[in-house]
Amino acid sequence: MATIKDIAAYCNVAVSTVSRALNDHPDVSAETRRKVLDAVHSLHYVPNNAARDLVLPQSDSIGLVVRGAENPFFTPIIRAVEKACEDLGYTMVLHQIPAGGDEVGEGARLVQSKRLRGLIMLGGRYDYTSDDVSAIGVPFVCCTYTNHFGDLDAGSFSSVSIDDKAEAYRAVKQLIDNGHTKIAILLDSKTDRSISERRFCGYCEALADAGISLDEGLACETVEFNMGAAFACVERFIAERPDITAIFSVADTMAIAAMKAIANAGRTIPDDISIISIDGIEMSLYTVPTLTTLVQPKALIGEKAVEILVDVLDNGGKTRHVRLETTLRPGGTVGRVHSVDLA
Amino acid sequence: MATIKDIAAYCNVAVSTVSRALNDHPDVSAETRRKVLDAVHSLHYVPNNAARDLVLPQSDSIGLVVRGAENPFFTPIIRAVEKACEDLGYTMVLHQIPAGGDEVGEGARLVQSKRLRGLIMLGGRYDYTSDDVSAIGVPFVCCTYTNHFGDLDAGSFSSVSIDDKAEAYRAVKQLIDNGHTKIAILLDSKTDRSISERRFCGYCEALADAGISLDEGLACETVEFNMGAAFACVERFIAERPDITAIFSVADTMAIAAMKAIANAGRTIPDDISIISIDGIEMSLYTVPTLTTLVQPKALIGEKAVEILVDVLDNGGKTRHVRLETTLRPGGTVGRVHSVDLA
DNA sequence: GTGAAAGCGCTAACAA
DNA sequence: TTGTTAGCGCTTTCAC
Repeated sequence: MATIKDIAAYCNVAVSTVSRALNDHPDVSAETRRKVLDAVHSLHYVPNNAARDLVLPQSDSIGLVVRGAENPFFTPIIRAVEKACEDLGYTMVLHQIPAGGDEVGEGARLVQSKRLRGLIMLGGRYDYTSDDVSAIGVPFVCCTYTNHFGDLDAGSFSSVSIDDKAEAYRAVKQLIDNGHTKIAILLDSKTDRSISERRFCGYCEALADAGISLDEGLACETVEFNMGAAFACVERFIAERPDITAIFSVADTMAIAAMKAIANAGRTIPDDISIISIDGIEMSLYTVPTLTTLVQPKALIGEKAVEILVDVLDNGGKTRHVRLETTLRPGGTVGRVHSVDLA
Repeated sequence: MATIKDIAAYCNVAVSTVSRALNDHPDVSAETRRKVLDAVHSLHYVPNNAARDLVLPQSDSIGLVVRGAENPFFTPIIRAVEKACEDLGYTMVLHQIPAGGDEVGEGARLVQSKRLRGLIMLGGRYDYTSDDVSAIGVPFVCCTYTNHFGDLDAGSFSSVSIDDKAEAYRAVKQLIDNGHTKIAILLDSKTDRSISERRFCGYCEALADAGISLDEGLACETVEFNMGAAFACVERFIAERPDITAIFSVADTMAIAAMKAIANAGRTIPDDISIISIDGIEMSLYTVPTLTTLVQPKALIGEKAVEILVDVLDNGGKTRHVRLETTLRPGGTVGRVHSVDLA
């Protein structure tokens, strides 16, 4: 395995010259640089990261902990983060953990063992305490979530996400504007101190503003945040509550599972039941009918997270909390409510 | 940040003693070991991986290069690989590259820069030459594909995959058994020297065995292996070839896009057009109707890949080529052909 | 059972 | 512009 020593010998220069040539230092003659680069090529030299990390005061690695990586919503964000890291000269270290996992603990471990300079967490909890995050020890960004239910000082971390409550409000408003009043909400749990609770809040407010009184029985709680649970819940739910005319789902994956349950029950979308959700995953373009959803700017979310982190790291920039907006993508799953009985 | 030097000083022992204690060497007194472990705790010492990797002849890392990571088919395999690595005392280093990327080149680079002991490639090409892979330099496993179109010596690498041709045959046979004769195939390219070409082969053989003559115009080639391309192709295709009664898709993702195109065209599944594919991604359970597909044992594929690699690495085991079988999951997308004209 | 010392590959002073 | 050299933190001979 070739090292810079081999390159140096091959070119009859010193290792430091090779190092400089390789790291784009200005004080290297064009000819020397060319010689070195040639040697790199013909000797199949690849830098040893371990050695570089060892000597450098700090690594150039950023950790990305993904909680619940089976959610296809995260895939484009992960790719955007990897690309943004690369563009800014950083290396992304990815770690996937289960949906209910301890992203903070795992993140802290990762930071230490891999000497990470910063951490991005995707899909985490909304209720960190200062104690929780004290172990992390490097700047971090909460990606797709905030600390609404926690007690973190805003200056101690960054976040990039949509405004959960406002966007949920907007989604439900779409249904209301189409005449719906019996609107169910499909979520993990109304009181998960996290994404679902936050969006439930927007749901409630939209109903209240429209003068529709809240019916607690209209919350279809899946407990687990996955398609299987959503399917089973909705299947049961629509049998129990045949009066609903619309569903707001907090995620596309769950909405798609719901659509299946609705179809199985012999009901039609959107004629019998309308459905709207938030996310805009690729698959939601291919449901029949196309899912009406509030599309999150996934690539932008990933890019922003890296941008903020790198700014904090490289320029001592201030932590920031960025709220991005979704784009309503009209599909075919929301229709006007049918007047059931005009007697 | 504490180093073993700090620990050594704190305990009044040499760094070598600390190293031994930390690495469970036998020749350390129980008392010294305890002292060291205590110091580790109170000084919050965490080993520096870079330094360890640098000095050790080999790391305990296995690389996983995923080509086309946006395909949800890979997600469960990636998770299985990560888990299997962890269980066997290895660390997985993941690297995602675009669908058309150079997995061998990237893999080789990864091996060197991260000092990987072995490599698993997911979703690669089927036509490696010995020259291509010579740069890798460590044992590797082709995961979900083989070297059918290449010239690699079977003993020089391992592979875990399904039998593409046989499974494609089986899928098409399902359609034939239901009376279909005008069967289209949805694929990347008939001659991609890779997965599509291999499955196209099984398609042809199934038709031939059933006495159905091959109609080259029945191949719907998407060029790109993604949902958008599949949708556009099928949309065009079914307008041009209204005579087809069934489609065999080489992947679930493309099948789902096809279903959308068919629905848009006002045709019904399976009454007008039947569809079957290979993969069994989670989403295929939630299409309407449920996609009939040959489910690949995704977790097993990932586990096997790691198992073989670690056996080669740790026990000098022989390279192996494992062919796993799919499971037919009957859905609602395959029906008996309708007699169009019995005149 | 323990210590001293060499060296893994690399970068960054410091010299020239 | 280039070379010499010290060390980053760790493991591992080789002595004792």
